[in-house]
Amino acid sequence: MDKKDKILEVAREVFQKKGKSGARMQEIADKAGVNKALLHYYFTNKEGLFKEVFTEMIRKTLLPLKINLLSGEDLEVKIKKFVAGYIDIMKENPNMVSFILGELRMNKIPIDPPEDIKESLNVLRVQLRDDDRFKTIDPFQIMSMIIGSCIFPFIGRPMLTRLGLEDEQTYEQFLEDRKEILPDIILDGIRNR
Amino acid sequence: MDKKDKILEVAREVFQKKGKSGARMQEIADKAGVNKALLHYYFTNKEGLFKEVFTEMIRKTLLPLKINLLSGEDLEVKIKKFVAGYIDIMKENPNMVSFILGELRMNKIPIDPPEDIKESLNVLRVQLRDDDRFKTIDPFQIMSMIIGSCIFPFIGRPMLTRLGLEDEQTYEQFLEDRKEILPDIILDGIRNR
DNA sequence: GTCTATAATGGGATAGAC
DNA sequence: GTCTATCCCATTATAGAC
Repeated sequence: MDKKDKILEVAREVFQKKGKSGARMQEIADKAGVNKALLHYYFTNKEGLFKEVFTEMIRKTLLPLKINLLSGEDLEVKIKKFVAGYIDIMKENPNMVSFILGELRMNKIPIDPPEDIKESLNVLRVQLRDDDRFKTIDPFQIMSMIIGSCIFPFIGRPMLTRLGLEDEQTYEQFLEDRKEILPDIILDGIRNR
Repeated sequence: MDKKDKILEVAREVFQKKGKSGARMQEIADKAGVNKALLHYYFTNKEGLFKEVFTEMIRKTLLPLKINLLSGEDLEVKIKKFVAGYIDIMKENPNMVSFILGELRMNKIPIDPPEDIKESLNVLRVQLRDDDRFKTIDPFQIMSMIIGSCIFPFIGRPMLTRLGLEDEQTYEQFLEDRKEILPDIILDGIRNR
């Protein structure tokens, strides 16, 4: 593999684990099997390396939000697909969300206003209003519920572990179950009766 | 105010905003209006100061989980109270949860096994099983849903802001609404029909 | 207890050879 | 492009006066 890519790969991992200020250029260099100076050659400085990694991650986290939510698909199908898809994405990178949200809290990082996500919230609003199988509810509330519930098993894993979801096996099963249970509860929760 | 307490108060704030490795002893000293050396006098080193702040926060965040959830109160009442109470706690310290979860991810911090929270999960399990108004569902799934949904407006605030919940007023209203909407959806979601 | 002054070092950055 | 060697500043930590 290209050394530049190797550096990026390792940087992703180290930044995620230690945070921007906790990460060490030396550690990244070592784990990538290159010299520290090479990081500066490619990315100028720590800030540059961080930005590269970070924006890439934002893309990875927000993209699925867009593609799924922009569709005009039936609400039930949409939510089911979204939950399953989002959980799968995070399984690949369990620390990503915690990392992103943490850095957004610590540094004022400007990210481009996600116009299409705004749009998808509108689609959702209309769907909730017009589909009389469901109650008319603020889409922000629903979104926060869905996303919050999807990410908690990852950002709160240390907690869950201590509370009993200890072995990998059980945890994995928990996530798979969640893909079904979560949409079921939420959909039943907003259904008119 | 006692200088030691003042240091702790400021440290809490700075650690929360910048994270453990991003925080600067100098900044804490300045904002507390004392000399840097005094921090070492009281807390030996940065690690010591951090630990003091951190464990205090864990106590603050987990305590309400205990008192609310340990009660054998009716499920509906319990969940309503919990949501309202938890949101209120976090309003006082909006960055606390993000901070705690972030540090737990970055450093392997040993926190004492929360036996009583485990116990409360068991109470919940029994309640769900025996109360035939509700479906029998894994309490981990429900807990993760409730907590995830409660904390998302805080840890994900940068996102929500960009998506439209911009001014303080709207955000505040969103939180107040949430105290009602969240329990309603969740309870309806797990109700037998 | 609280400060001033200073030591010690970690860690980001760069010059320059190859 | 990649490395060695070195610089230098920011930051933690301590010695010692008051």
